[in-house]
Amino acid sequence: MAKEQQFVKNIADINEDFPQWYTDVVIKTELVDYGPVKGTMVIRPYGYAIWETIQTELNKRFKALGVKNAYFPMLIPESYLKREAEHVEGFAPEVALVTHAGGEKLAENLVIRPTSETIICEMYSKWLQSYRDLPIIINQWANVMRWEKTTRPFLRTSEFLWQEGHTVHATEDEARAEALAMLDCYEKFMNEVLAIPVFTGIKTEKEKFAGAVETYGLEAMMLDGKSLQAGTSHYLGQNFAKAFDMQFLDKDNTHKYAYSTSWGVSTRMIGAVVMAHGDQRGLSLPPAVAPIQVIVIPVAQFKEGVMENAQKLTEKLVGMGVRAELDARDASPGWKFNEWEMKGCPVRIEIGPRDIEAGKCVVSRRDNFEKFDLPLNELEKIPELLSTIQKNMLEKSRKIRDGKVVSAKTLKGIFDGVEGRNFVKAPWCGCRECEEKIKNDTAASARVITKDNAEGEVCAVCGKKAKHIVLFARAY
RNA sequence: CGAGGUGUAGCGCAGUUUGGUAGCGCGCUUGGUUCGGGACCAAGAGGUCGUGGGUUCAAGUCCCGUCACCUCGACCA
Repeated sequence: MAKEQQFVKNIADINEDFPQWYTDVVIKTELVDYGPVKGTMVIRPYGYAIWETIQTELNKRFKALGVKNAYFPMLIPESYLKREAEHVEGFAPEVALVTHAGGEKLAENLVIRPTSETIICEMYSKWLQSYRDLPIIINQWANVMRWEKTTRPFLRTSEFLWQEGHTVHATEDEARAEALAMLDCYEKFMNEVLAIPVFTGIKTEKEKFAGAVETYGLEAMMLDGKSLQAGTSHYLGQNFAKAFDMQFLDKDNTHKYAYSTSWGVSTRMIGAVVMAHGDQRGLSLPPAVAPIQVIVIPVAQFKEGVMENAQKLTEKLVGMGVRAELDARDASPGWKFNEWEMKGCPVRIEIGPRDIEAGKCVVSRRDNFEKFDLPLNELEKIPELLSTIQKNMLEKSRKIRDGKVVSAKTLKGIFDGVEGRNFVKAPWCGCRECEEKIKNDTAASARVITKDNAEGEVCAVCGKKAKHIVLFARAY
Protein backbone atom coordinates (compact mmCIF):
# COMPACT_ATOMS: atom_id res chain seq x y z
CA MET A 1 0.00 0.00 0.00
CA ALA A 2 0.85 3.63 -0.42
CA LYS A 3 3.73 3.01 -2.77
CA GLU A 4 3.23 6.23 -4.61
CA GLN A 5 2.90 8.20 -1.41
CA GLN A 6 6.62 7.92 -0.93
CA PHE A 7 6.97 11.15 -2.84
CA VAL A 8 5.33 13.09 -0.09
CA LYS A 9 7.79 14.15 2.55
CA ASN A 10 6.61 14.51 6.07
CA ILE A 11 6.21 18.23 6.33
CA ALA A 12 5.20 18.15 9.96
CA ASP A 13 8.88 18.51 10.71
CA ILE A 14 9.65 21.12 8.11
CA ASN A 15 12.86 20.44 6.34
CA GLU A 16 14.96 21.61 3.44
CA ASP A 17 13.12 19.23 1.14
CA PHE A 18 9.96 21.30 1.31
CA PRO A 19 10.45 22.91 -2.11
CA GLN A 20 10.93 19.49 -3.64
CA TRP A 21 7.80 18.27 -1.87
CA TYR A 22 5.99 21.16 -3.47
CA THR A 23 7.16 20.37 -6.98
CA ASP A 24 6.37 16.68 -6.60
CA VAL A 25 2.87 17.37 -5.38
CA VAL A 26 2.13 19.85 -8.13
CA ILE A 27 3.28 17.44 -10.82
CA LYS A 28 1.74 14.28 -9.35
CA THR A 29 -1.64 15.84 -8.73
CA GLU A 30 -1.81 16.70 -12.39
CA LEU A 31 -1.94 20.43 -11.94
CA VAL A 32 0.87 21.05 -14.41
CA ASP A 33 3.48 19.46 -16.56
CA TYR A 34 6.79 20.91 -17.61
CA GLY A 35 6.65 22.78 -20.90
CA PRO A 36 9.10 22.20 -23.72
CA VAL A 37 10.70 25.60 -23.20
CA LYS A 38 12.70 25.96 -20.02
CA GLY A 39 10.77 27.57 -17.23
CA THR A 40 7.39 27.20 -18.85
CA MET A 41 4.57 25.01 -17.64
CA VAL A 42 1.61 23.34 -19.23
CA ILE A 43 -1.35 23.89 -16.98
CA ARG A 44 -3.37 20.70 -17.05
CA PRO A 45 -7.16 20.57 -16.79
CA TYR A 46 -7.22 20.08 -13.02
CA GLY A 47 -4.82 22.95 -12.42
CA TYR A 48 -6.67 25.17 -14.86
CA ALA A 49 -9.98 24.39 -13.19
CA ILE A 50 -8.57 25.86 -9.99
CA TRP A 51 -7.53 28.94 -11.94
CA GLU A 52 -11.06 29.21 -13.32
CA THR A 53 -12.63 29.23 -9.87
CA ILE A 54 -10.14 31.93 -8.88
CA GLN A 55 -11.10 33.94 -11.98
CA THR A 56 -14.80 33.56 -11.29
CA GLU A 57 -14.48 34.65 -7.67
CA LEU A 58 -12.24 37.59 -8.48
CA ASN A 59 -14.40 38.79 -11.35
CA LYS A 60 -17.39 38.83 -9.02
CA ARG A 61 -15.48 41.02 -6.60
CA PHE A 62 -14.05 43.24 -9.34
CA LYS A 63 -17.48 43.86 -10.76
CA ALA A 64 -18.68 45.09 -7.40
CA LEU A 65 -15.83 47.62 -7.49
CA GLY A 66 -16.69 48.93 -10.95
CA VAL A 67 -13.91 47.11 -12.75
CA LYS A 68 -14.40 46.27 -16.43
CA ASN A 69 -12.47 43.60 -18.30
CA ALA A 70 -10.67 44.28 -21.57
CA TYR A 71 -7.75 42.92 -23.55
CA PHE A 72 -4.56 44.47 -24.90
CA PRO A 73 -1.95 43.00 -27.28
CA MET A 74 0.84 40.70 -26.18
CA LEU A 75 3.51 42.43 -28.29
CA ILE A 76 4.74 45.83 -27.25
CA PRO A 77 7.10 48.08 -29.26
CA GLU A 78 10.43 48.10 -27.47
CA SER A 79 10.43 51.90 -27.41
CA TYR A 80 7.32 51.93 -25.17
CA LEU A 81 9.17 50.10 -22.47
CA LYS A 82 11.95 52.65 -22.56
CA ARG A 83 9.78 55.65 -21.88
CA GLU A 84 9.64 55.25 -18.12
CA ALA A 85 13.21 55.15 -16.82
CA GLU A 86 12.77 52.99 -13.71
CA HIS A 87 10.35 50.71 -15.50
CA VAL A 88 12.79 49.85 -18.28
CA GLU A 89 15.61 49.38 -15.81
CA GLY A 90 13.51 46.98 -13.78
CA PHE A 91 12.19 44.89 -16.62
CA ALA A 92 14.78 45.05 -19.40
CA PRO A 93 16.88 42.18 -18.02
CA GLU A 94 13.97 39.78 -18.14
CA VAL A 95 12.08 40.56 -21.34
CA ALA A 96 11.87 38.26 -24.33
CA LEU A 97 12.41 40.10 -27.57
CA VAL A 98 10.86 39.47 -30.99
CA THR A 99 13.28 40.55 -33.69
CA HIS A 100 11.93 38.76 -36.75
CA ALA A 101 8.45 38.18 -38.13
CA GLY A 102 7.06 37.23 -41.50
CA GLY A 103 10.53 36.08 -42.48
CA GLU A 104 12.01 39.56 -42.15
CA LYS A 105 13.86 41.50 -39.57
CA LEU A 106 11.54 43.98 -37.90
CA ALA A 107 12.15 47.70 -38.15
CA GLU A 108 11.53 47.91 -34.42
CA ASN A 109 11.95 45.04 -31.98
CA LEU A 110 8.89 43.96 -30.05
CA VAL A 111 8.91 42.79 -26.48
CA ILE A 112 6.63 40.09 -25.24
CA ARG A 113 4.85 41.86 -22.40
CA PRO A 114 6.37 41.35 -19.00
CA THR A 115 3.48 43.54 -17.77
CA SER A 116 1.22 45.88 -19.69
CA GLU A 117 1.49 49.32 -18.10
CA THR A 118 3.22 50.74 -21.17
CA ILE A 119 0.86 49.62 -23.89
CA ILE A 120 -2.22 50.26 -21.80
CA CYS A 121 -1.06 53.75 -20.86
CA GLU A 122 -0.35 54.45 -24.51
CA MET A 123 -3.94 53.54 -25.34
CA TYR A 124 -5.32 55.42 -22.35
CA SER A 125 -3.56 58.58 -23.49
CA LYS A 126 -5.52 58.39 -26.74
CA TRP A 127 -8.81 57.80 -24.99
CA LEU A 128 -8.37 60.43 -22.33
CA GLN A 129 -9.48 63.99 -23.03
CA SER A 130 -11.73 65.31 -20.32
CA TYR A 131 -12.05 64.85 -16.56
CA ARG A 132 -15.40 63.34 -17.49
CA ASP A 133 -13.54 60.37 -18.98
CA LEU A 134 -12.15 59.55 -15.55
CA PRO A 135 -11.74 57.29 -13.78
CA ILE A 136 -10.78 54.52 -16.18
CA ILE A 137 -10.90 51.22 -14.35
CA ILE A 138 -9.95 48.32 -16.57
CA ASN A 139 -8.64 44.86 -15.88
CA GLN A 140 -7.25 42.27 -18.23
CA TRP A 141 -6.75 38.54 -17.84
CA ALA A 142 -3.62 37.69 -19.74
CA ASN A 143 -0.37 35.85 -19.99
CA VAL A 144 2.92 37.63 -19.45
CA MET A 145 6.50 36.57 -19.90
CA ARG A 146 9.50 37.25 -17.73
CA TRP A 147 12.66 35.37 -18.51
CA GLU A 148 13.48 34.27 -14.97
CA LYS A 149 16.74 32.54 -14.24
CA THR A 150 15.37 29.79 -12.06
CA THR A 151 11.79 28.64 -12.01
CA ARG A 152 9.31 26.53 -10.09
CA PRO A 153 5.81 25.59 -11.27
CA PHE A 154 3.26 28.31 -10.41
CA LEU A 155 5.62 30.14 -8.04
CA ARG A 156 7.94 31.46 -10.67
CA THR A 157 7.70 30.52 -14.33
CA SER A 158 8.80 32.31 -17.48
CA GLU A 159 5.27 32.60 -18.71
CA PHE A 160 2.39 32.94 -16.30
CA LEU A 161 -1.27 33.83 -16.24
CA TRP A 162 -2.55 36.74 -14.23
CA GLN A 163 -4.96 39.58 -14.09
CA GLU A 164 -3.60 43.08 -14.25
CA GLY A 165 -5.79 46.03 -13.43
CA HIS A 166 -4.86 49.48 -14.70
CA THR A 167 -6.69 52.52 -13.53
CA VAL A 168 -6.44 56.25 -14.18
CA HIS A 169 -7.75 58.98 -11.93
CA ALA A 170 -8.03 62.75 -11.82
CA THR A 171 -6.52 63.18 -8.38
CA GLU A 172 -3.79 61.71 -6.25
CA ASP A 173 -6.21 60.94 -3.41
CA GLU A 174 -8.53 59.03 -5.66
CA ALA A 175 -5.68 57.00 -7.17
CA ARG A 176 -4.19 56.17 -3.78
CA ALA A 177 -7.63 55.13 -2.55
CA GLU A 178 -8.03 52.89 -5.57
CA ALA A 179 -4.71 51.14 -4.94
CA LEU A 180 -5.75 50.54 -1.33
CA ALA A 181 -9.24 49.39 -2.30
CA MET A 182 -7.74 46.73 -4.53
CA LEU A 183 -5.32 45.70 -1.83
CA ASP A 184 -8.28 45.25 0.46
CA CYS A 185 -10.14 43.31 -2.24
CA TYR A 186 -7.19 40.93 -2.59
CA GLU A 187 -6.84 40.48 1.13
CA LYS A 188 -10.49 39.56 1.52
CA PHE A 189 -10.25 37.24 -1.44
CA MET A 190 -7.29 35.42 0.03
CA ASN A 191 -8.96 35.10 3.39
CA GLU A 192 -12.41 34.13 2.22
CA VAL A 193 -11.62 32.06 -0.83
CA LEU A 194 -8.07 30.76 -0.55
CA ALA A 195 -8.24 30.54 3.25
CA ILE A 196 -4.77 32.07 3.41
CA PRO A 197 -4.20 34.84 5.93
CA VAL A 198 -1.83 37.52 4.64
CA PHE A 199 0.17 40.45 5.89
CA THR A 200 -0.31 43.63 3.93
CA GLY A 201 1.69 46.81 3.86
CA ILE A 202 3.91 49.11 1.87
CA LYS A 203 6.96 47.70 0.15
CA THR A 204 10.35 49.23 0.77
CA GLU A 205 12.04 51.33 -1.89
CA LYS A 206 14.21 48.36 -2.82
CA GLU A 207 11.34 45.91 -3.19
CA LYS A 208 8.77 48.10 -4.88
CA PHE A 209 7.57 47.78 -8.47
CA ALA A 210 9.75 49.37 -11.14
CA GLY A 211 8.10 52.67 -11.93
CA ALA A 212 5.77 52.87 -8.94
CA VAL A 213 5.60 55.60 -6.33
CA GLU A 214 4.37 53.08 -3.81
CA THR A 215 3.81 49.35 -3.87
CA TYR A 216 1.49 47.58 -1.49
CA GLY A 217 2.14 43.90 -1.06
CA LEU A 218 0.31 40.86 0.26
CA GLU A 219 2.61 38.39 1.92
CA ALA A 220 1.44 34.89 2.70
CA MET A 221 3.32 32.51 4.94
CA MET A 222 3.99 29.06 3.59
CA LEU A 223 4.14 26.01 5.83
CA ASP A 224 7.92 26.10 5.91
CA GLY A 225 7.92 29.63 7.28
CA LYS A 226 8.96 31.30 4.07
CA SER A 227 7.05 34.20 2.65
CA LEU A 228 5.33 34.35 -0.69
CA GLN A 229 4.39 37.61 -2.33
CA ALA A 230 0.86 36.69 -3.30
CA GLY A 231 -0.15 39.93 -4.93
CA THR A 232 0.66 43.59 -5.31
CA SER A 233 -1.12 46.88 -5.82
CA HIS A 234 0.81 49.90 -7.04
CA TYR A 235 0.19 53.59 -6.76
CA LEU A 236 2.02 54.89 -9.82
CA GLY A 237 1.55 58.60 -9.23
CA GLN A 238 2.07 60.58 -12.43
CA ASN A 239 5.14 58.59 -13.50
CA PHE A 240 3.41 56.79 -16.32
CA ALA A 241 1.07 59.69 -17.08
CA LYS A 242 4.11 61.82 -17.82
CA ALA A 243 5.92 59.12 -19.77
CA PHE A 244 2.88 58.41 -21.93
CA ASP A 245 1.32 61.86 -21.99
CA MET A 246 -1.87 60.92 -20.20
CA GLN A 247 -3.34 64.40 -19.86
CA PHE A 248 -6.90 65.54 -19.47
CA LEU A 249 -8.67 68.86 -19.47
CA ASP A 250 -9.89 69.47 -15.94
CA LYS A 251 -12.89 71.46 -14.70
CA ASP A 252 -10.75 74.54 -14.47
CA ASN A 253 -9.95 74.32 -18.20
CA THR A 254 -6.28 73.42 -17.69
CA HIS A 255 -4.47 70.32 -18.88
CA LYS A 256 -3.35 68.02 -16.08
CA TYR A 257 -1.48 64.77 -15.87
CA ALA A 258 -3.57 61.93 -14.52
CA TYR A 259 -2.71 59.61 -11.65
CA SER A 260 -2.63 55.89 -12.23
CA THR A 261 -2.52 52.58 -10.41
CA SER A 262 -1.98 48.99 -11.34
CA TRP A 263 -2.57 45.79 -9.43
CA GLY A 264 -2.32 42.09 -10.11
CA VAL A 265 -2.44 38.57 -8.85
CA SER A 266 -1.31 35.53 -10.76
CA THR A 267 -1.36 31.78 -11.02
CA ARG A 268 1.14 31.98 -8.19
CA MET A 269 -1.92 31.91 -5.95
CA ILE A 270 -2.41 28.30 -6.92
CA GLY A 271 1.10 27.67 -5.67
CA ALA A 272 0.24 29.53 -2.50
CA VAL A 273 -2.74 27.29 -1.88
CA VAL A 274 -0.63 24.19 -2.39
CA MET A 275 2.06 25.37 -0.02
CA ALA A 276 -0.23 26.85 2.60
CA HIS A 277 -2.61 23.92 2.99
CA GLY A 278 -0.78 20.86 1.71
CA ASP A 279 0.17 18.01 3.99
CA GLN A 280 1.73 14.57 3.96
CA ARG A 281 -0.98 13.26 1.69
CA GLY A 282 -0.73 15.98 -0.90
CA LEU A 283 -3.00 18.91 -1.68
CA SER A 284 -5.80 20.16 0.45
CA LEU A 285 -8.06 22.63 -1.29
CA PRO A 286 -10.40 25.04 0.46
CA PRO A 287 -13.94 24.36 -0.85
CA ALA A 288 -14.21 27.84 -2.34
CA VAL A 289 -11.38 27.17 -4.82
CA ALA A 290 -11.77 23.43 -5.25
CA PRO A 291 -12.95 22.69 -8.78
CA ILE A 292 -14.57 19.58 -7.40
CA GLN A 293 -15.90 20.15 -3.90
CA VAL A 294 -17.41 16.73 -3.40
CA ILE A 295 -16.24 13.59 -5.11
CA VAL A 296 -18.67 10.71 -5.05
CA ILE A 297 -17.04 7.30 -5.08
CA PRO A 298 -19.15 4.21 -5.68
CA VAL A 299 -18.06 1.07 -3.88
CA ALA A 300 -18.53 -2.22 -5.69
CA GLN A 301 -19.80 -0.19 -8.59
CA PHE A 302 -20.48 -3.24 -10.74
CA LYS A 303 -23.24 -4.38 -8.39
CA GLU A 304 -26.76 -3.60 -9.35
CA GLY A 305 -28.09 -0.26 -8.23
CA VAL A 306 -24.81 1.16 -6.97
CA MET A 307 -24.03 3.38 -9.95
CA GLU A 308 -27.63 4.50 -10.22
CA ASN A 309 -27.70 5.56 -6.59
CA ALA A 310 -24.32 7.23 -6.80
CA GLN A 311 -25.47 9.10 -9.89
CA LYS A 312 -28.66 10.23 -8.17
CA LEU A 313 -26.70 11.37 -5.14
CA THR A 314 -24.32 13.39 -7.31
CA GLU A 315 -27.15 15.02 -9.20
CA LYS A 316 -28.86 16.02 -5.98
CA LEU A 317 -25.68 17.71 -4.78
CA VAL A 318 -25.22 19.52 -8.07
CA GLY A 319 -28.82 20.65 -7.77
CA MET A 320 -27.89 22.29 -4.46
CA GLY A 321 -25.15 24.29 -6.17
CA VAL A 322 -22.36 22.02 -4.98
CA ARG A 323 -19.55 21.27 -7.42
CA ALA A 324 -19.92 17.52 -7.15
CA GLU A 325 -18.70 14.80 -9.45
CA LEU A 326 -19.04 11.06 -9.69
CA ASP A 327 -15.86 9.09 -10.13
CA ALA A 328 -17.11 6.29 -12.33
CA ARG A 329 -13.71 5.17 -13.56
CA ASP A 330 -12.86 1.51 -13.61
CA ALA A 331 -10.54 1.47 -10.62
CA SER A 332 -10.72 0.21 -7.07
CA PRO A 333 -12.31 2.46 -4.46
CA GLY A 334 -9.12 2.45 -2.38
CA TRP A 335 -7.18 3.79 -5.32
CA LYS A 336 -9.73 6.55 -5.83
CA PHE A 337 -9.72 7.50 -2.15
CA ASN A 338 -6.01 8.06 -2.25
CA GLU A 339 -6.02 9.90 -5.51
CA TRP A 340 -8.68 12.39 -4.51
CA GLU A 341 -7.03 12.97 -1.18
CA MET A 342 -3.81 13.70 -3.01
CA LYS A 343 -5.68 16.06 -5.32
CA GLY A 344 -7.11 17.87 -2.33
CA CYS A 345 -10.84 17.34 -2.87
CA PRO A 346 -12.40 18.73 0.35
CA VAL A 347 -15.18 16.17 0.76
CA ARG A 348 -15.49 12.57 -0.32
CA ILE A 349 -18.70 10.62 -0.29
CA GLU A 350 -18.64 6.84 -0.46
CA ILE A 351 -21.71 4.93 -1.43
CA GLY A 352 -21.90 1.15 -1.68
CA PRO A 353 -24.36 -1.71 -1.30
CA ARG A 354 -24.32 -1.53 2.50
CA ASP A 355 -25.09 2.20 2.46
CA ILE A 356 -27.86 1.87 -0.05
CA GLU A 357 -29.47 -0.80 2.10
CA ALA A 358 -29.29 1.52 5.12
CA GLY A 359 -30.30 4.62 3.18
CA LYS A 360 -27.10 6.49 3.94
CA CYS A 361 -23.68 7.38 2.62
CA VAL A 362 -20.26 7.85 4.17
CA VAL A 363 -18.84 11.39 4.26
CA SER A 364 -15.15 12.04 4.73
CA ARG A 365 -13.39 15.37 5.24
CA ARG A 366 -10.03 16.16 3.68
CA ASP A 367 -9.11 18.87 6.17
CA ASN A 368 -9.23 16.76 9.33
CA PHE A 369 -9.96 13.24 8.04
CA GLU A 370 -13.19 12.95 10.03
CA LYS A 371 -15.53 10.33 8.64
CA PHE A 372 -19.21 9.89 9.40
CA ASP A 373 -22.47 8.41 8.11
CA LEU A 374 -25.01 10.74 6.57
CA PRO A 375 -28.61 9.68 5.85
CA LEU A 376 -29.39 10.18 2.18
CA ASN A 377 -32.29 12.46 3.03
CA GLU A 378 -30.02 14.89 4.84
CA LEU A 379 -27.80 15.89 1.94
CA GLU A 380 -28.58 19.55 2.53
CA LYS A 381 -25.96 19.33 5.28
CA ILE A 382 -23.20 19.10 2.68
CA PRO A 383 -23.15 22.80 1.68
CA GLU A 384 -23.04 23.59 5.38
CA LEU A 385 -20.13 21.23 5.81
CA LEU A 386 -18.27 22.91 2.98
CA SER A 387 -18.45 26.29 4.64
CA THR A 388 -17.38 24.74 7.95
CA ILE A 389 -14.31 23.30 6.22
CA GLN A 390 -13.58 26.64 4.62
CA LYS A 391 -13.62 28.40 8.00
CA ASN A 392 -11.64 25.65 9.65
CA MET A 393 -8.90 25.85 7.06
CA LEU A 394 -8.52 29.61 7.42
CA GLU A 395 -8.35 29.29 11.18
CA LYS A 396 -5.76 26.55 10.97
CA SER A 397 -3.60 28.61 8.62
CA ARG A 398 -3.92 31.66 10.81
CA LYS A 399 -2.81 29.75 13.88
CA ILE A 400 0.23 28.36 12.10
CA ARG A 401 1.13 31.78 10.80
CA ASP A 402 0.70 33.58 14.09
CA GLY A 403 2.85 30.98 15.77
CA LYS A 404 5.72 31.89 13.49
CA VAL A 405 5.58 35.65 13.86
CA VAL A 406 8.07 37.10 16.29
CA SER A 407 9.15 40.57 17.27
CA ALA A 408 12.81 41.33 17.62
CA LYS A 409 15.14 44.18 18.52
CA THR A 410 18.00 42.73 16.54
CA LEU A 411 18.09 40.27 13.66
CA LYS A 412 21.27 38.52 14.69
CA GLY A 413 20.89 34.74 14.35
CA ILE A 414 17.14 34.92 14.19
CA PHE A 415 16.92 33.41 10.71
CA ASP A 416 19.57 30.75 11.29
CA GLY A 417 18.80 27.24 10.10
CA VAL A 418 15.47 25.61 9.55
CA GLU A 419 14.21 26.67 12.97
CA GLY A 420 14.77 30.24 11.92
CA ARG A 421 12.04 30.23 9.32
CA ASN A 422 10.11 33.04 10.91
CA PHE A 423 8.26 36.19 10.12
CA VAL A 424 10.19 38.73 12.10
CA LYS A 425 8.91 42.17 12.97
CA ALA A 426 11.84 44.46 13.62
CA PRO A 427 12.53 48.18 13.63
CA TRP A 428 14.38 49.68 10.68
CA CYS A 429 15.92 53.09 10.07
CA GLY A 430 14.74 53.27 6.47
CA CYS A 431 18.11 53.29 4.73
CA ARG A 432 18.95 51.06 1.83
CA GLU A 433 22.32 49.98 3.24
CA CYS A 434 20.72 48.39 6.30
CA GLU A 435 18.13 46.65 4.16
CA GLU A 436 20.80 45.20 1.90
CA LYS A 437 22.93 44.17 4.85
CA ILE A 438 20.02 42.18 6.24
CA LYS A 439 19.52 40.47 2.93
CA ASN A 440 23.20 39.58 2.63
CA ASP A 441 23.59 38.44 6.22
CA THR A 442 20.36 36.51 6.70
CA ALA A 443 18.93 35.76 3.24
CA ALA A 444 15.76 37.35 4.57
CA SER A 445 14.25 40.41 2.95
CA ALA A 446 11.93 43.20 3.96
CA ARG A 447 8.50 41.95 2.99
CA VAL A 448 6.30 44.87 3.98
CA ILE A 449 6.42 47.93 6.19
CA THR A 450 3.86 47.42 8.93
CA LYS A 451 1.59 50.07 10.37
CA ASP A 452 3.13 49.51 13.81
CA ASN A 453 4.48 52.53 15.60
CA ALA A 454 8.27 52.73 15.56
CA GLU A 455 8.57 55.56 18.05
CA GLY A 456 11.39 55.08 20.53
CA GLU A 457 12.75 52.06 18.65
CA VAL A 458 16.19 51.80 17.12
CA CYS A 459 17.14 50.13 13.83
CA ALA A 460 17.85 46.43 14.23
CA VAL A 461 20.92 46.80 12.03
CA CYS A 462 22.66 50.12 12.59
CA GLY A 463 21.17 51.18 15.91
CA LYS A 464 20.09 54.57 14.66
CA LYS A 465 16.61 55.95 15.20
CA ALA A 466 14.02 53.64 13.61
CA LYS A 467 11.47 54.91 11.12
CA HIS A 468 9.37 51.81 10.60
CA ILE A 469 8.58 48.41 11.98
CA VAL A 470 9.23 46.07 9.08
CA LEU A 471 8.19 42.48 8.52
CA PHE A 472 11.22 40.46 7.50
CA ALA A 473 11.19 36.91 6.17
CA ARG A 474 12.84 34.62 3.74
CA ALA A 475 10.84 34.57 0.57
CA TYR A 476 10.10 32.41 -2.41
C1' C B 1 26.10 33.89 -15.02
C1' G B 2 28.86 30.97 -10.48
C1' A B 3 28.66 25.92 -7.96
C1' G B 4 26.85 20.88 -7.99
C1' G B 5 24.03 16.90 -10.29
C1' U B 6 21.33 14.00 -14.06
C1' G B 7 20.37 12.26 -19.24
C1' U B 8 18.88 4.24 -20.61
C1' A B 9 10.83 2.03 -22.35
C1' G B 10 5.21 6.62 -20.75
C1' C B 11 7.25 7.46 -15.33
C1' G B 12 11.09 6.09 -11.56
C1' C B 13 15.69 3.75 -11.84
C1' A B 14 19.82 -0.36 -12.22
C1' G B 15 23.64 -1.57 -15.57
C1' U B 16 29.26 2.25 -16.70
C1' U B 17 34.35 0.61 -11.82
C1' U B 18 36.50 -4.45 -15.06
C1' G B 19 33.73 -3.02 -23.03
C1' G B 20 30.98 -8.95 -24.95
C1' U B 21 22.74 -10.86 -26.33
C1' A B 22 19.07 -4.11 -23.27
C1' G B 23 17.38 -5.03 -17.53
C1' C B 24 14.05 -4.05 -12.98
C1' G B 25 9.69 -1.63 -10.54
C1' C B 26 5.37 1.16 -11.67
C1' G B 27 2.18 2.19 -15.61
C1' C B 28 -0.02 0.30 -20.36
C1' U B 29 -2.79 -4.00 -23.42
C1' U B 30 -5.66 -8.77 -23.22
C1' G B 31 -8.23 -12.68 -20.38
C1' G B 32 -9.94 -14.24 -15.66
C1' U B 33 -10.86 -13.63 -10.39
C1' U B 34 -11.76 -9.05 -7.46
C1' C B 35 -13.80 -4.18 -5.41
C1' G B 36 -15.70 -0.56 2.23
C1' G B 37 -8.16 2.56 2.04
C1' G B 38 -3.51 2.51 -3.72
C1' A B 39 -6.21 -5.95 -5.44
C1' C B 40 -4.30 -10.70 -7.57
C1' C B 41 -2.93 -14.43 -11.36
C1' A B 42 -1.47 -15.35 -16.35
C1' A B 43 0.01 -13.79 -21.11
C1' G B 44 1.80 -9.55 -23.92
C1' A B 45 3.33 -4.68 -26.18
C1' G B 46 6.95 -1.05 -25.61
C1' G B 47 14.36 1.06 -26.42
C1' U B 48 18.28 5.12 -32.68
C1' C B 49 20.95 4.11 -24.13
C1' G B 50 20.47 13.02 -25.04
C1' U B 51 23.60 14.13 -29.30
C1' G B 52 28.26 14.43 -32.70
C1' G B 53 32.91 12.40 -33.36
C1' G B 54 36.99 9.05 -31.87
C1' U B 55 39.41 4.29 -29.89
C1' U B 56 38.16 -1.10 -30.66
C1' C B 57 36.90 -7.30 -33.77
C1' A B 58 33.09 -5.29 -30.42
C1' A B 59 30.84 0.89 -26.90
C1' G B 60 25.00 2.15 -22.67
C1' U B 61 30.09 1.24 -20.67
C1' C B 62 36.51 4.13 -22.51
C1' C B 63 38.28 9.29 -24.74
C1' C B 64 37.04 14.38 -26.78
C1' G B 65 33.24 17.75 -27.96
C1' U B 66 28.26 19.40 -27.63
C1' C B 67 23.11 19.95 -26.09
C1' A B 68 19.22 19.64 -22.68
C1' C B 69 17.21 19.42 -17.97
C1' C B 70 17.26 19.54 -12.42
C1' U B 71 19.03 21.66 -7.53
C1' C B 72 21.42 25.85 -4.91
C1' G B 73 23.00 31.21 -5.14
C1' A B 74 21.78 37.30 -7.59
C1' C B 75 15.78 39.06 -9.50
C1' C B 76 10.19 38.70 -9.54
C1' A B 77 3.39 37.92 -9.38
